[in-house]
Amino acid sequence: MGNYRIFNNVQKHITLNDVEKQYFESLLKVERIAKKELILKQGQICKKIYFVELGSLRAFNTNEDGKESTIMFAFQNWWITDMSCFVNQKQALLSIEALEDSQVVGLDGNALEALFDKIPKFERFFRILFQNAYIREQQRALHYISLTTEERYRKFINKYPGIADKVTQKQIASYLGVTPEFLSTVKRK
Amino acid sequence: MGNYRIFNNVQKHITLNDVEKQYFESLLKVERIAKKELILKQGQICKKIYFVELGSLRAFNTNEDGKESTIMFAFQNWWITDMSCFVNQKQALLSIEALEDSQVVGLDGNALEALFDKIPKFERFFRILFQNAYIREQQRALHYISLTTEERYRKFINKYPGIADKVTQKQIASYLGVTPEFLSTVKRK
DNA sequence: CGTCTATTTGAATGTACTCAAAAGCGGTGG
DNA sequence: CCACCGCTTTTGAGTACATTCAAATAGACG
Repeated sequence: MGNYRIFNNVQKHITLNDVEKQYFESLLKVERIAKKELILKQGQICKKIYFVELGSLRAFNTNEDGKESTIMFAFQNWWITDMSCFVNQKQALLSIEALEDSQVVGLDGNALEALFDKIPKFERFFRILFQNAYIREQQRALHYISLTTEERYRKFINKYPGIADKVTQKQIASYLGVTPEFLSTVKRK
Repeated sequence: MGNYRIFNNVQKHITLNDVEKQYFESLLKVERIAKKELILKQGQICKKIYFVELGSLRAFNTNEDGKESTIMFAFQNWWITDMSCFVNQKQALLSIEALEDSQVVGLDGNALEALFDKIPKFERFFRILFQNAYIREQQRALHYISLTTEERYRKFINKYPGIADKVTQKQIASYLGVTPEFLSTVKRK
């Protein structure tokens, strides 16, 4: 049985016996992604949900003018996908790229359905996962509508210490919703 | 057995037999809320998650300067609470008020735990509920960072037709994250 | 070492806020 | 039923925040 980080992640909320672990593992597909490689392209159908075993990824939308908006970063032990696309099998609004050489494990829709069917505890796991994701996103919405750019920047750096080493200023700006030029002057204070 | 809308809502995603329905109903507490009354006050501990049987509510944060930021509206058949507070039993960041005379059914934390324990299917129900909530909030974040105020206003009106009759311009402005004055000039076009 | 991209800086412009005042609207009490 | 009150909405002038465009500098990478 492989020694995946995803096991520890899952077992933060539910307990699996060896048989269950084995079955779960049989559904996982490991994928290696080189830096700058896309694991999902905007416009495609998103087939999988990913868990980051190693490295870091970024999900972003590109509009008609080519402007990128970063929706989320995902580091080790994070889950990432274009959830809307994955759930509803619509065209992806997001692209997902590796910020460095990375390794993820992926679950496709059928695998996830089978998992829910065979080990209903996983409903609980994902219930808690989505519950937390919802809380985070709602918090984020509150920040957008109530804080200044400077305050948002501080909170962001604070919430993800060391992130400034992994991602560019430009990417942080595109997550905060401002231009890189303006973020630069904000940092100058 | 009462004829609550919440049954139909739950049965959109899972199926309940009569015994299960009865048990579920036994956990529900009906509450009537007068217009402008608060069902949760910022700073308190949030005890319940609510389903709107009748009427409409609004969840909002008030900052040190007294500025209100509307996090969500909830109409008939919507679920609402301060999820962060409900889950982590921390002080509420949000207040929840009735926009008109309303009727909700509430589930407290113990009831919900008991429900998950007795009828695990509810894990699935809430998994789907939170999954959709997460998708919506992430979409909303994308709108904040990539769209103009005018575009956000259009999408909002479009997504919730008739909402302009139920809530004030000021409340919509506080949801979009702009001042009522500015929203007024945007509408003038 | 040279190229490409990110970051900084600045000037000019546009977007959004503050403050103030007037007009509109709804609810309440006489 | 009307008159008044309080709050919302509109409008405008002045200011602050944020963008665009351009150019210079700094870093990353082959």
